[in-house]
Amino acid sequence: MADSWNVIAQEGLGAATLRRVASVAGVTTGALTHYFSDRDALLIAALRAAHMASGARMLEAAERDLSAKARLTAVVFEALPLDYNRLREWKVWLAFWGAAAADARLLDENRRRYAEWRRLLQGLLEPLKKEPRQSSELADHLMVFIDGLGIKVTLAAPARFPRERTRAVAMVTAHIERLLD
Amino acid sequence: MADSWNVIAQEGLGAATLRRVASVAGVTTGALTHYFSDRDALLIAALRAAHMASGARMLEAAERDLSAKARLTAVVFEALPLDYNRLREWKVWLAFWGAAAADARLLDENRRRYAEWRRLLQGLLEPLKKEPRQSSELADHLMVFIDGLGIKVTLAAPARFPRERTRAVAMVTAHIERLLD
DNA sequence: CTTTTCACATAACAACTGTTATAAAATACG
DNA sequence: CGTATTTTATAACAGTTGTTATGTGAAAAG
Repeated sequence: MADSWNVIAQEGLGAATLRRVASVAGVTTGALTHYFSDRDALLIAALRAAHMASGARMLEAAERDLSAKARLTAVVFEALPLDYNRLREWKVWLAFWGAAAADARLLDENRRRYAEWRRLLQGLLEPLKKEPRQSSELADHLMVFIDGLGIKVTLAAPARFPRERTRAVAMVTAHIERLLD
Repeated sequence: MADSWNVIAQEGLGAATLRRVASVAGVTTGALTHYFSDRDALLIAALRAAHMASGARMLEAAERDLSAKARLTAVVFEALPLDYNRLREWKVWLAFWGAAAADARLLDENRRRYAEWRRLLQGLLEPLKKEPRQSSELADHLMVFIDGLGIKVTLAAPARFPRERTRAVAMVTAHIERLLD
C-alpha cells in the first residue's frame, strides 16, 4: 500500500498506473486486480491508508503527557511536512486535492477526513480557549493555517526545504500563541 | 485558452487530453498541435493564461482609489474563490499543485507565480505595518492564510459554497484586522 | 494423500493516448 | 486574379492504458 504512496508522491497521480504500482510493489497487475476491483478502488485505498497512518501519528501525539498547549503544538507539527515521511504524505494530499476538485467522490472522502481532523483539533483547543471565542472558530483558523503552511513547505524547491522547515516551525509556535491570546 | 481551464477545472488535469480540449474549443487536434509543440506546452500555457487573468484582476484592485487597508482587502478578495470564475481558477491551481509536487518544471512555474504574488502583497502591506514587524513576514502570514482559506472554500461541497463564501469573507476581514494590530 | 481454495502470473483485448505526416481550406499578398 | 502562406482538418502510427479471462502453483481443508 505504501508503494502506491511512493508512486503518487514521486511521480504524480497520473503515473500511478496499475503496471507502475505493481512494478514498484514487486508484483504483477494480477495481484492488484485480485485485491482491488478498480483502479479507482486502488487509489482510494491508498488515500485512506495514508489518512490512517497520519491519523494514528496525530492521535499518539494528542495523548502524550504534556500541557494542553504543548499537546496541541505537537499535533500540529505532526500534521505538517517537517520530515520526509510527512512531506511524502503532503504530496499525496496535494495530488488528491487536485483530483478532488473535479471528482465528487474524492470530495466526499476529503470532507470526511476534514471532519475527523477538525474534531481532534477542537478537542485540543477546548481547554485552551478564552471566552468568548468558540473553539470551533479557533479550529477553523488553525486548519486554514495548517493547510496554507503545509502547501508552502511542500511546494518549496527541494533545496529550500530546510529553511522552509525551520521557518514553518517558528510560524506555528507564534501562530498558536497569537491564537490563544 | 479558457477552454483548457474549463476542462481542467471541471474534469481534472488527466481529462485534459488534446482531443478533449480540442473538442471543447470546437476545433480538432490539428489546430492545437499547430500552436503548441507539446501537450505539456498546452497545459503550461493554460496555467500561465489563468495566472495572468487573475493577476490582472488583482492589479486592478490594487490600484483602486481606496484606503490602504481597503485596497489590501479588495486584493485578497480577488485572490479567493468567492464566485464562479475565481472558484474555477482555484480548481486549476489545485490541479497544478497536485501535479507540481512531482514535477520540477511546474514547481518552478509556481515559484515564479508566488514571487509576484508576494511582491504585490508586500507592497500593499508596507504602508500598513506597525513596527517592528516586517512586511515580508506579514506577507508570508497572509499568503499562508489565503492558500488555506482558498482550499477550504474550493473543496467544500457545492451545496455548502454560499455558506463557506460568507464565512470566508468574515474570516478575511477579521484576519486583516488582527494582522495589523 | 486428495481436493478445494486462494494468491498470484500471464496474456490478450479494445480503447485511448500523444505525436506526426499529409491534405485541404482559408487568408494575405502581389 | 493568382500565388504564397498560414491555419485547420484528416488520418495513421506506435505505445500505453484499464480490464478481463485463463493458467498455475502453493497453501488449507478434508
